[in-house]
Order: sequence, then structure tokens, then C-alpha cells
Amino acid sequence: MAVTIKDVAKAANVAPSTVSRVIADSPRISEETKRKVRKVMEELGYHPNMIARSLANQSSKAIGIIFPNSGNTAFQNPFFSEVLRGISEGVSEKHYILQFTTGRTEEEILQDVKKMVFGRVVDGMILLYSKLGDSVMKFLKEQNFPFVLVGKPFEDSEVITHVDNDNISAAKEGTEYLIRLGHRKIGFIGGDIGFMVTRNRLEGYRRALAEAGIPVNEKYLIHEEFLLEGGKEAVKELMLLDDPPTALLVIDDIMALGVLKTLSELGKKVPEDISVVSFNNVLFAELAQPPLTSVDINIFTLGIEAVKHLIQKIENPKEPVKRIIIPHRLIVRKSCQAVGR
Amino acid sequence: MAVTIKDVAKAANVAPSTVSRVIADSPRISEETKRKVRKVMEELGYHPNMIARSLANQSSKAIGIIFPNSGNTAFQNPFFSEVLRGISEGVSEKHYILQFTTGRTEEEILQDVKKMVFGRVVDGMILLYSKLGDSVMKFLKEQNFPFVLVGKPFEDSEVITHVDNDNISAAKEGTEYLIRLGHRKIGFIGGDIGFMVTRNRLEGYRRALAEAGIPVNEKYLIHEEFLLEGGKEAVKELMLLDDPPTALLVIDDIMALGVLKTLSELGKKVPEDISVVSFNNVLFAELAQPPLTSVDINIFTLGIEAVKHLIQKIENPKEPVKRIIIPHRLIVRKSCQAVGR
DNA sequence: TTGTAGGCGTTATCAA
DNA sequence: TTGATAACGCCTACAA
Repeated sequence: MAVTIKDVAKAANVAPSTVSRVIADSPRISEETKRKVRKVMEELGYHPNMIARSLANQSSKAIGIIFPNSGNTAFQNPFFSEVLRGISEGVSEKHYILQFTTGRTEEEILQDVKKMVFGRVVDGMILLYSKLGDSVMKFLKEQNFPFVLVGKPFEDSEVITHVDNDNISAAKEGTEYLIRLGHRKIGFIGGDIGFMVTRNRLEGYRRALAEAGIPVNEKYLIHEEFLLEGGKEAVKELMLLDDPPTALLVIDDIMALGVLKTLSELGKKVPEDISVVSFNNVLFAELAQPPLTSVDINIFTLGIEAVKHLIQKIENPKEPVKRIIIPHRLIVRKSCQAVGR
Repeated sequence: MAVTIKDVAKAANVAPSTVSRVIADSPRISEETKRKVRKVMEELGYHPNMIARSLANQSSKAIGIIFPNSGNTAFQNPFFSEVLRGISEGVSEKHYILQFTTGRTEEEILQDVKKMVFGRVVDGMILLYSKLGDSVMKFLKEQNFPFVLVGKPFEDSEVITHVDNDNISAAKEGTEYLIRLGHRKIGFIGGDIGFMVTRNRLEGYRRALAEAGIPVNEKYLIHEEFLLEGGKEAVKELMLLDDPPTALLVIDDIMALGVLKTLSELGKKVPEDISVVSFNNVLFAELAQPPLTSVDINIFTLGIEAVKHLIQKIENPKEPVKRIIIPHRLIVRKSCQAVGR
């Protein structure tokens, strides 16, 4: 058994509570005692048992991260690696610890979350997605457990602290860029329509077209759940249309990579034959062939802000609900060209 | 305050210990009592406090994951996302929970690890890298704390359970493939030589050349720490040699993407002007332009096996030390060509 | 400034 | 088959 506070107390000829106070650096302990106790701690190699501390404090100093589904797409997409980097950065400063859900289905994830919440394993959670009718968020809300959402809630927006991009504008600007290049036949390739991002970006796309007086061609709208393979057939069909699009707005860089691949299989050249704008500006956007014009959404910052506000909320339950919008920016690279050039 | 075992006990007219036994589904409790107690638990909405359980059990049912350095390259590289997927999968089945280090420097990471170990926060750890003189592994060894290494130890190989690929063979085979295609001027682009993977793959490269009777040209050897940018200058120099290589063995798909980019900037075509073989066969290898010929090392399996053996070790401290080698396989795609074709 | 004692929620030992 | 009771290691009134 490891050395405990009692061992230290005994060896230093003080009471356990004194040792505890020394650890907390309480001002009510004389410098001399502190020195003495610290010396003993050092000698005995004392280290606090966090579990015991958590129990006594009713606080674990841990934060749980909820992924949409660890098994499949989630980890594949650098978006998550990148938010994680941000979160990790924030957490490390505040000396919190990170916990993960590992469930593969919504049901399993819900179980993980319940375990964390009821089990007092974490003090708060970060939800990395916003999905329609999601039981996990519903649970968190019901329990009134501290959490922040990365994304935009479907409802109760005023009650849920969330950090998000203005995805409508982001998509609108991306589309407008294409329109300025002379494109009027613009396809939209999105993910699962159950996610708020998908909807918001679609909305931005629609607005841009509307403002430009371009009618939406429903045939140009594709929704595929799978990052890479899924879009393949759909993109092919799209390109085989009598009147195929001359530009594509793709919801995600990774999906865009898949699209690029399919396009090249079809013998279509980007940007000569068709222009592509995507979102997220993940590392690979720059590395793609051609380098992708992509809307940078500051994923890292998304993560940083999420922890920041979560911790505020944890440490001060009365903290007001907040809505943080992280700026975005279109990064122009080589995947677009003026139409008919 | 949440409902505890005592509340349940009171409401069900039994002792707390009885409730505890019901939770553990002890065979020494009558079915009737179990039913009764379970009903009350249900009604009251009881959920066990994991922290308290951990304290009583002296076991947290949690596993810590150690990244080389969360701040920089680590999360960027899909290798880690992919092992994580494997780990996550394994962990979820066994109902363990995952914890992460968030430190950015070796020193910070060591602190994280100490906190987890001494704080009894995790029952075991998975170390995701093998670096020369790494203080983290040293610590784990000294403490005799259950851990498994993903990679090959620099020393004490017989004492450290590790799961790894046969990276020497992997690199040898990759190189041999290039040699079979007629290449004799083969460059090696590696990462930090402090990591075991780098050394092993370099060794495999050397052996292949030796067996083929090709002398090693030290000018063809590059070591860059940074995933993408780092290689740039070095690759340029390499290609500006009087006698530039006709093929490149790149230690990592992601780095290979960077190389591809640099090559294209130099006006060199892959595979026409130069062939490229890389390692890991991460999702993006297939998506690259051209699709990369890469040595698949079964990253997912690496993760699965790591948890599996860690948990065995945790649950049975006498478990013998193991060395698990995960098979690899060269995946031929479009980034190589016979020389002079 | 320091010590005593009770509590955090479970589990486990020992009786009954 | 069940109940009392003492841990697990730490924190914090309250006392001294």
C-alpha cells in the first residue's frame, strides 16, 4: 500500500488534518510546520490519492468528452483530433483530466455518459456534435449536468451554452465565392442531415443562391453519411446529369478528398472541369491535390473555448448561459476556377 | 445530493451491505430480496458512485493513454486516431474507462502520468510510443505499474509487455519492392531518430540494400521531426543532388503527403519521375494523388491487442511478459513505377 | 496554529 | 441469507 496522509502525519508528528492543510497550502499553518511536513512528504514519497480526494470533495476534476461514435467515422476525421488538441490544451492548464466515451452506438454512448454523470466520474462534459433528437444531450439537459455543446443546439438554444461557428454565413460565403467566379450550377454535398452542421451549411448555400437569384436544383443536393465511400455513387450520378454542376460545395475536407478521388476516376479535372470548396480546413486540405479551397473554422479555438466555458460553469454554477461564435475564414487555394476559363 | 446505497437500504428495509450485494449480484442473496431491492433502486433512481467504489475497491477500472505530445504532431497523425479506435473498441467491451494525458512536454506528461499512477486514477497505462531515454517509461518501470508499450522498447525488452510490428521486416520488404522495380538509388526519409520506429525502419532499409549489394549513400538519409513542413527543405536538397534518388522510402503516410507536395512543387512527377513507398496505410494513403503504396501495419489491431494484454495484466499481476507482433502487408497502389520505364 | 472526529459512498469481514 | 462495522484516503467543521 502506498504512503498516505496518515503515514506522513505520524512521521512528522502532526495530525492528518495538518498534513491535509499543508497540501492545500492553507494560510493557517505556520511556515515552519509546512516545511517540516513537506520534507517528510518528500522523504516518504507521498502522493495524494486522487480518488479519495474526489470522494471527499465531491469533485473529480475531470471532464468527459463525448464523440458522435468512436467506432466509425469520428476518429477518422481530423476535425475531432483537432478539437481534442484544443480541449487538451485548455484542460492541461486548468489541471483537469480528460475522460472519453468509447461506446459505438448512441445507446452505448448514453450508457457511458450515465456512468460518468451518476458515477461522479466527471465534473462536466463536452458534447462534440449536435444531432437531431439526440438522447445524450437530452439526458444531460434533464440532469442539469454542466456541459457545453460544440455546435448549435436544435432547440433550447437559450439554455445551452454552446460554442459554434456561424455555419450559415460560412456556407453562404463559400457559395458566394463560387458565384463570383461565375458558377451558377453548384452542387451541395453534405453529410447526415440529422446533424446541425449539415443543415446550417445547407441553409447558407440556399441563401447565397437565393440572393443571387439562382434557383435551387434539388438534384444538386446530396446527403451521404459516410465520409469517403458513401459519396461515390452519388457524385457519379450527379456528374452524369444532363446538366452537371460546374462547382461543388462539400461539407467537409475529408469528404472532399473522397469527392476529388471520384472526380478523378471520372476523368474530371479540378479545378479545370469543376471547382470545389469545402469546410474545416483541416491539415489535409492543404495537402490535397489540388490544394483545397476551404472554409477555416478554427477548430482548435472551438476546443479551447469549449473547455474554458465548461470550467467556468463547473466552478460557478450560476454562470450564465453563453453562446460563443468562433469566426471563420475562406482560405483560397487551388481547387476553384472562374467558370468557362 | 444523489441517492446512495443507504437511501436504498432504508427504503427497502435492508442493510446497506445487502444492497451492495444485490448490486454485485451476489449468489448469497435470495431472489426475493434481490427483486425487492432492485425495485427500490429503480424507483429511487439509484446509480452507483464510481468514485466511492474505486476507493473501496482500490481499483478505478480506468486505463490511461499516453501520447508522445498532445500539443503538436500527435493528434495530427491519424496513426493515433486509429490506435485509439482500436483501444476504444477493446476498452468498451471490458467496461473500462479511458483517461488521457494532456501534457505538451515530456515533463508535463510525466507529471500527468505520476498523477494518474500515484493518484490511483487508472489501473494501467498504454504508452503509445517508444523513445530513447524516455522518462515516462522509466517511471512506469520503476513503479512496476502495469503498462503495455505500443512499439519496441530500447532495452529491457524481456521485461516489458509490448505490441509492435516487425518494423525491420516491414521496411525491408518495402525497400525490396523498390529494388525489384529496378531502383538502386533509394532515399530514406525518416522521423526523429530518437524513436524506435524510425530506427527499425531505417535498419530494414539498410538490410535490404545490403542484401541487394547496394551501398548505402548517406546523403540519401534524411531525418526530420516535423510531419509536413520539416521535410520540405531536406527533400529539396535531396532532389538537387547530382545523383538524386529515383525512389523514396518515407516513414509515414502523412510525411509522404508532405513529400508528395514538395515533389510536385519541384515539378517532379510521382511515380513517373520518382517512386514513393510509405508506411502505416492510413486512410489518407488511399486518398493521396497518386494513391500511395504503403505498408499496412494494422494500427487498429495494435490498439485492440494493447488493451487486451493490458487488461490481462491488470487482472492478473502474475501474467507473464509478452511480446506481440502484429503482421504487416505491403499495399501496392500507384506511387511506384519500374525504373526507366 | 493545530488536533479530533465525522463524513464522502462503497465494499468486505465477521457475526448472527 | 442478512446485518453491523470497519475500512478505503482525504477533507473540514468544530474544538482546543
